[in-house]
Amino acid sequence: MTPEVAVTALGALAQEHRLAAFRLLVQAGAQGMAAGALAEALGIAPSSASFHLAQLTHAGLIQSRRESRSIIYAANYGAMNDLMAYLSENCCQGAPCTVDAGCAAENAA
Amino acid sequence: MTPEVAVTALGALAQEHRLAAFRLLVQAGAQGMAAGALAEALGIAPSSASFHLAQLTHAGLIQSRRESRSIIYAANYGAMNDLMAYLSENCCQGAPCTVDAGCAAENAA
DNA sequence: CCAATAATTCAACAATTATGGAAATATCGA
DNA sequence: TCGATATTTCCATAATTGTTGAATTATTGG
Repeated sequence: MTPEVAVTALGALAQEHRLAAFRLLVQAGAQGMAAGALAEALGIAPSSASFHLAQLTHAGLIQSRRESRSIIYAANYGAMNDLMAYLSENCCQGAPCTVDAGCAAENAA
Repeated sequence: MTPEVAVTALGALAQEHRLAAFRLLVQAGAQGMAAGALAEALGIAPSSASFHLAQLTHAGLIQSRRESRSIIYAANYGAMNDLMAYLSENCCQGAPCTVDAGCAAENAA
């Protein structure tokens, strides 16, 4: 992952509504959520939701599919995984930035 | 960590020069780097560097100390660790977002 | 105390981002 | 086909962010 891509992904998550949307989509799993349901859950206008979902999509963090009249969004776990790996490699160098406590213990051994 | 804090941290890293600065500081370790050295390494004006370093400081990702005429910045690994943990818990739920491949294998067992 | 060095703060401006209403597009059921 | 539903695109506007030069603050050595 290039720094440019990382910046785009970080920027996509660096906004109240987008972070909340992404969290909802992670919880929703592969089933995903419709744009309208997301807008309502976030308490924002449909056009605003569309704007934010486009940003997340552009960053590769989510995907969409049409299902009848709805457009269903779903989290792209792979992209998030890549971002986490990038941050771990480039921003935690030589530091105990292991996420899993159990792993940290194992790594220390 | 609250979503607000996470958004602030993500936003602090979501900018070309700030992400680069943070990476440099992670590499520099506890010794840190002077503001001027960072500005030169990033190729930006001292006032711009000051602006970005203030953002990173406000987000808690870096710390500063005065050393004679210089102000030395250093990465705050704990804050980064907290951010990684937040993302792992809230944005990777049920997905294989483990950062360490060795850990992932261990976790699967 | 004064000149030099290092950094920040301030001010002005450019650029980007966020917002919601209105119009346009796509799909469905009758 | 038509009306209803779901969403996006467009537009105007507000708010935030990023940039730099100039002025200000802090520190040191002589």
